[in-house]
Amino acid sequence: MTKRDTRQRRAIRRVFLNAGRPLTREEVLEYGQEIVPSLGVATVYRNLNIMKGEGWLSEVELPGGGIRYELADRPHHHHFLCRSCDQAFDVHRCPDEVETLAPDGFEVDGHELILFGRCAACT
Amino acid sequence: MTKRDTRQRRAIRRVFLNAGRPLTREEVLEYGQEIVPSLGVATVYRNLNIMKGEGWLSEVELPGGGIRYELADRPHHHHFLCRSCDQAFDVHRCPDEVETLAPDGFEVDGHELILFGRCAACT
DNA sequence: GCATGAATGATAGTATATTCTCATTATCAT
DNA sequence: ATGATAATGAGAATATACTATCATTCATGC
Repeated sequence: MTKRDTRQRRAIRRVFLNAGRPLTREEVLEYGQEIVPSLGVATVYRNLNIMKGEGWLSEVELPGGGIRYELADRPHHHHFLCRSCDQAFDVHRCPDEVETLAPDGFEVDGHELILFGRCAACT
Repeated sequence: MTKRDTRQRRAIRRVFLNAGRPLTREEVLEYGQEIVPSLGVATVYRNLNIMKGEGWLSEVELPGGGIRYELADRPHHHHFLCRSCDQAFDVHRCPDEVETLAPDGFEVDGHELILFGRCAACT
């Protein structure tokens, strides 16, 4: 036997599909427990690592805290970090000439843009 | 008596003035020990916190590791992170329309742009 | 429905980063 | 130069994040 489709695993997957934004491990635990109240930290850690290994989730590192996770299949996008509720959101528009901004002699192969402010709910 | 101008403190200040780029605590310790070999971690931690409190240094958080510190008086700029040597560099050019990219209802009051790639020395 | 063993969850254990302690050193006002 | 004491540095102590353990639960194939 290999991988089982447990209630906990389904709950964690559901949490990401519903959220549509990057989540901290704490948020995954909190929202997951709304579906499966007994959900424990170890299970969250285990499954986030498994899902990252499978390529279903990817890590996002934003200022002000630990790693967040998001669905890996999303097209190129950036993030908005709310200073009030500390939630991260996707920003789908992207300034395209950014990679020409580096000093001479620097080879750019990627970029990350983070906007800060107040989200729609906190305004 | 208040604040003393110690050899260690001068060394740490010198390190930042010479570097001209954001430094991790580890880098501060390493470069500081080239000036004052006996420099210890506790002193680095203490003085980084003091200098941040004085507003002389500010924190920068880039992906892939801990907090870095840089001189606080620098004008608006962004950062380049070398994937090879993991050093951070300043990028002084900035795409100016970025803050208009947020979704409707989101109030943007700041932004951070990080470029990834290989620095001039690692190319 | 039942047996198998993958997965869970409570908690112990581990790793690592940061701070604290305190004897010693060195700055600075005099 | 000297004394008062701020600052240092080695290592202990602490905090925190993450992983390992293991008895129990439950998803799956038959």
